[in-house]
Amino acid sequence: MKQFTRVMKALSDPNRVRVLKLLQRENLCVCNIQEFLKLAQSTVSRHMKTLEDAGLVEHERQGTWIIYRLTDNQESVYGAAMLAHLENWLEDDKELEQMRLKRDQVIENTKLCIT
Amino acid sequence: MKQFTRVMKALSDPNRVRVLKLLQRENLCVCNIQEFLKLAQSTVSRHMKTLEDAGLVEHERQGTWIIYRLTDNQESVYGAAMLAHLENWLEDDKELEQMRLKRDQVIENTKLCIT
DNA sequence: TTTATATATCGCAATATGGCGATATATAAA
DNA sequence: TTTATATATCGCCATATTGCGATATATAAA
Repeated sequence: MKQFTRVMKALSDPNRVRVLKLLQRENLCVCNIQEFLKLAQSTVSRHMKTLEDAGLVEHERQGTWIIYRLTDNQESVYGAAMLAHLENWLEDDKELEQMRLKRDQVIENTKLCIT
Repeated sequence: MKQFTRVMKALSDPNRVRVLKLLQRENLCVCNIQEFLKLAQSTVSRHMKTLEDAGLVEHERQGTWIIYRLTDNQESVYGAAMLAHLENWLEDDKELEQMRLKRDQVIENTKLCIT
């Protein structure tokens, strides 16, 4: 039960869902996520911890960067199912489209940590 | 997005999940749900509103009782998917088992509003 | 070692959430 | 109409959440 509600709670915040939708396309460092979402760094860091505690993302250090990615081999059936759904869900969301435009701008300026 | 996060938030509380798991077996009035969950009536009523706003349950009046049931024809793809998952998920949960025992007792005493 | 950059953590403020009891409302029965 | 029962809503309190800036920590470069 706790494991299930933890995943649901992680998915109940729009900014965290935006992070997951971003990570569908590419693995990202905190600073880029911060830039796309226009949130304070500390706020993003906390959201990432919530997502990681729910088993939805995992991280890896690359120098000074912490690269986050969607968890591949889920230990949680709930997380796995929800990530699978999110591949299709919200694909035509207007808000997310805006965020992707921002992402494309950053990529043009080659300010992406991981290319 | 809002529709999605509303469903996720509704599912992020253990008591609300318990209600949904109960409703899998039979439609129930508020007073019985209150009895199974051991919560104040006002608390149950608010949880039911949250679930209904998320499109997960719907209600029907039968005399003085309000009978709640899982929504059949979901207008929301998210709600439909989650209710489908919940048919299988948490089936072996210990906490839920306790709640079902309580339910069985009530049924023995024929205190169930809807039989 | 010092400096710079990236990230995590802490403390605070505003708001949301979930519990309750009291009360309002609606229906059915007397 | 009065009474009883079921449910919804309101107000309150304790706690959780989410935002931020400030600060601690970790790595890389100078």
